[in-house]
Amino acid sequence: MTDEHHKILTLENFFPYQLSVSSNKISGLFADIYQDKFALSITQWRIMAILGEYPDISADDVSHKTQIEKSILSRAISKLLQRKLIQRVFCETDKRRSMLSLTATGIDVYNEIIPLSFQYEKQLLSCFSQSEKDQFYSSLEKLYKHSKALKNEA
Amino acid sequence: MTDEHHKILTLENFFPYQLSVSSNKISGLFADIYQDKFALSITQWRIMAILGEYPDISADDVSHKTQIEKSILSRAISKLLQRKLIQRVFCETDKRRSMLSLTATGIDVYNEIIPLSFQYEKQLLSCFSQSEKDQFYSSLEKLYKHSKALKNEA
DNA sequence: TATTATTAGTTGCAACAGCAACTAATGTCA
DNA sequence: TGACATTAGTTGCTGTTGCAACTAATAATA
Repeated sequence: MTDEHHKILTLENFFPYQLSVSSNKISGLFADIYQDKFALSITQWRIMAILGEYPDISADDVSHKTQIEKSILSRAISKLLQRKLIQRVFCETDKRRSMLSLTATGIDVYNEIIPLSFQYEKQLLSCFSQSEKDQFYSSLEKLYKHSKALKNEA
Repeated sequence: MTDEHHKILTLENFFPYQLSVSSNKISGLFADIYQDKFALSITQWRIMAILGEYPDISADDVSHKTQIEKSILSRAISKLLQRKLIQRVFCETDKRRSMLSLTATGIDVYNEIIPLSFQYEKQLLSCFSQSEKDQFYSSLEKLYKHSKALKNEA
């Protein structure tokens, strides 16, 4: 038996822990902003962001693009429909499918949130130099792909 | 009004989104491992990791060290007590306070999880070179401190 | 010492997450 | 065409999260 087995794990230095704590802190920051200013959850905001980017896509497409589980998506969409921030038109050719898009009100809200989101993102990243930022983005992407591969093989 | 206000937000390139998706994917990876092999949630495992590192600290100290909210902590501790993986001794001098520590069984489990955790961490980070890893760690720490500061001033 | 404040930990509650089972529509293929 | 499979979306259910209110113990202060 090697010393390896008697090592103590210093939680603060454990990479998945660090990443998760940092990410949760940042998510909380943005969640508060969206909640306080627009009464939107992060999930709801993500749906709106996707619909701003790709109008007239289906719930299923949103699910694929955002990795949001379909039941969660379904309930979030209901709320956005209730608040008339998005609208739904069922497909004529395929009645299961529906096309989602932002309403006029939804677009107004969207246009208000976008610059605010960019502003907070910028503020968040202001602790990085340009090269540090580029490096972080590229590492994060690499890490994501790698972890996805690990998940698939497990 | 500048063009800035009409920009579309590309969700995939939005930093907090990227970070959260990657982090959640990785958390899920580790959650599955701890769940499948030891029937422990990440929260429960974190508590055990902290108690392995700092024996005989109170629930409140665990809360400070791990950023786990105290009600969540309380419930996770109950379960660990039930399974006799940790033990609790109430302080004589201050009867509110208690000292938590791993039981013999808890230590056995701990000793089994530690090398496994290191192994999976290593595997996860194997997509990085040493310098890339160092850079990522340092950027992540910087980002965490910065976001903590932003959270406090908000 | 009596009153009030603070602290450690628990519990109530409402919202959310996510799996699995379901409905309804469409596709496939013998 | 008919049986079976697949797909889009919803809902049931069970467990988790996290705020707020609570209990009990201790500290602080008048």
